[in-house]
Amino acid sequence: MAVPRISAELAVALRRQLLDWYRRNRRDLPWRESADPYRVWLSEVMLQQTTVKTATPYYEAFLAKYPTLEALAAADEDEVLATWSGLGYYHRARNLLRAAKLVRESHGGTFPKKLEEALSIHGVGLYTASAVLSIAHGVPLPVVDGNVRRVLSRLFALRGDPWRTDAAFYALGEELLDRDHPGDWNQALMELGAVVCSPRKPACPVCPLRRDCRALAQDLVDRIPEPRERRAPVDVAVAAALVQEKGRVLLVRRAEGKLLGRFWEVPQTSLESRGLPDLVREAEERHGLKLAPGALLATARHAITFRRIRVEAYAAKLLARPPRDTERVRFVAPDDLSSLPLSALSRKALRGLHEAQRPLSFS
DNA sequence: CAGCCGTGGTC
DNA sequence: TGACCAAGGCT
Repeated sequence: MAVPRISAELAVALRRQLLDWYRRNRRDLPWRESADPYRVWLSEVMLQQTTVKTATPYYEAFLAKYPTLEALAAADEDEVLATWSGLGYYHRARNLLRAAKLVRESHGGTFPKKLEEALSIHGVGLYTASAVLSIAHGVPLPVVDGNVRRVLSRLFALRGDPWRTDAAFYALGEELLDRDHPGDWNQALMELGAVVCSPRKPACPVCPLRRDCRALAQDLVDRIPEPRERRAPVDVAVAAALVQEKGRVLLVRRAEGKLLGRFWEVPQTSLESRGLPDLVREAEERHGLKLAPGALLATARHAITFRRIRVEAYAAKLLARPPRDTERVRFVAPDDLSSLPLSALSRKALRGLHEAQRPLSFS
């Protein structure tokens, strides 16, 4: 791979142009109000594979509940997961809690300032470590995320296999990094990718780097970066049972596992099921519930990684008392749903209880 | 290292 | 409307 040759003059010009642009156009995002390492860290974890728009209200709520690392370190995992519910990638929340405890015990309560130590923290990889260290501590480390890959690959018209690896981009990022303002530089690069050099229909006419952009000069902007291979989506049918008792609804707890481990959910078939035909048997096998499904109350669409799920929510009755294990089976009042780790799929299914009288379909 | 993890915004 | 995608990390 030929790392593009970047003259010192070009590097200086790029830094000045982008930083000037950033200082005039940066969005007022809540995690930019403070350089508190804990807040920066939280924001970086929340923003992993998550848009600013989606993450923002969760960041506010999480910070209100756990304003300091000490507060988080003392928290209960289910509570943390409940606060994270709906945001997805829940290993992030688990790792964050574990990491907070570790930092409190072994790092004096502050996110470590050495890259090697930062990388030893659960859920902190090269991107997150470099982002926190550069933004909160001014450590001169470049970051490479989806935005940076897109911006740099367009700026230097980078195509082909070598540029499928992050290592190549980190090497390039090292050359370009503004070592006097690494935090601003890194955020500027990402901000540009988010609001100007976007995946589709980038705003090249207003881009501060347009004069030096090779993809623009070669009319390659819409072909760079090359789209990456994706796993083919799989269609899945899930049937869910809505069982009510005195205004409360029956929930069950999922087993340990990578997917929504130990999350609460409406009794529902597995992602390997055929839907309704498997509902009674699976509810019995997985939860010891004797269900009698009734009317279809609602349908919903949901997606989990590569699975496209069609959810059918049925009113259901219990033919026998459920197991008396409140750690696995509970009736929950509507007001208490927000205090539990509950998947978005179940939240969608539960909407069927309130919207059943009207159109049966929503997404 | 390729596969996996969740979800909602976007056009 | 559904396909694409998002400030990745872990195994």
